[in-house]
Amino acid sequence: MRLFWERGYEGTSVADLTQAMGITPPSLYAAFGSKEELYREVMAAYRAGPGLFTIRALDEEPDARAAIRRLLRETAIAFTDPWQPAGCLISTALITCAPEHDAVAAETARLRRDTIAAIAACIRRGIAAGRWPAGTDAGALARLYGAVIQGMSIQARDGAGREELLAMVDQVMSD
Amino acid sequence: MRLFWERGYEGTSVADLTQAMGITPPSLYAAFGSKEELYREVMAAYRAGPGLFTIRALDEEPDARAAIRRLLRETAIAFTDPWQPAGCLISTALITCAPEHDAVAAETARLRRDTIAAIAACIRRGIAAGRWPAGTDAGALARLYGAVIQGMSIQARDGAGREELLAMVDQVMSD
DNA sequence: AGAAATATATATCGATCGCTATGAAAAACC
DNA sequence: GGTTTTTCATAGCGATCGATATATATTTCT
Repeated sequence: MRLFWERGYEGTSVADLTQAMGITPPSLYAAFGSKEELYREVMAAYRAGPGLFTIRALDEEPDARAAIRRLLRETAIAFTDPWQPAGCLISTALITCAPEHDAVAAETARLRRDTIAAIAACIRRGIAAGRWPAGTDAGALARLYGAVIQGMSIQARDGAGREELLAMVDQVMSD
Repeated sequence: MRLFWERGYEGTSVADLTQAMGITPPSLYAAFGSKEELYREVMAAYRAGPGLFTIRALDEEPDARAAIRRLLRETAIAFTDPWQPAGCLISTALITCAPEHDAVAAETARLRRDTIAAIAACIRRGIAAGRWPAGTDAGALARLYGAVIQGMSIQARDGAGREELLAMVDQVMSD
């Protein structure tokens, strides 16, 4: 996971993976089938581990508006965690790639769309509770918050610090 | 340019490039030196061509707030232009890569930071003109608009349409 | 203990990677 | 017109890509 996170799918070779795991290629293929299948398992493990805070923020917070604020703030903190690679394994993965990786790229894109859909559902909940004005475009607002998360992933990788990302979140949550 | 734009740096091979150009590898290397140097020239050509609207929006518009609005709206339109690859050649390029490409990745990251710095300069101009409240955090606001651009590049590649991106822009420019 | 099953390493597969040495064809110059 | 220079394609460089066939240990079970 660390290697794919740090170097991306195309930037990580099977030799890198086997060396980091301390195993040989036949063991990797016996356990995971292929590099692509391993990557899919890594994405699932990321969602269940380092990326779990996303779903938790949206689901656990009773107030929808507080859920969005918590989501964005925890994202800023997670993406600049010095104990992890910068940014997000999924948000900024496989955006452009060779045609032979289109299938796994489509899967990654689907996970990004799912996250935006989950944000939209949270916002619709908030609209129903009067936390946003009736008539608010939940889909468009969800896309905006999704873009902030994706932008934070890029900027964290480009060297932005935690306080800078948190200040950005304050700007979009100021209203 | 089209190939790098569509498939990214690591996803485009020299064989892809020579075939698309209708030349042979020695000609490419005589003209550009290496794949990496060609990529740098492509980034410069992109900034002077398809990406020129960015600088123009920030420089030509007298009112700073109108400049930002124009920048984001034209970005949404450009990133969903059916005559071009979706998204931005630079915004979402080389965010993760193999260590041997760190140098060109750093150059790409620098261009992204430069764009955010240009947005910040525009906002500071707007603050001085009273278009934003005094005490506005220009850097943080510029990061936010930069994140919206980067997020639009990702979402455009993930299949988002022009109207969806424009609706997102309306959300962030609503205040 | 001995046999069957599992697991791991060695060595490599064909294909492709970025890149270039060599030689032939075309253009420019005297 | 003949010579020099430039241009470009054929062919292939060593290295690495993702993925395996074969063979050797190591368990597991009776």
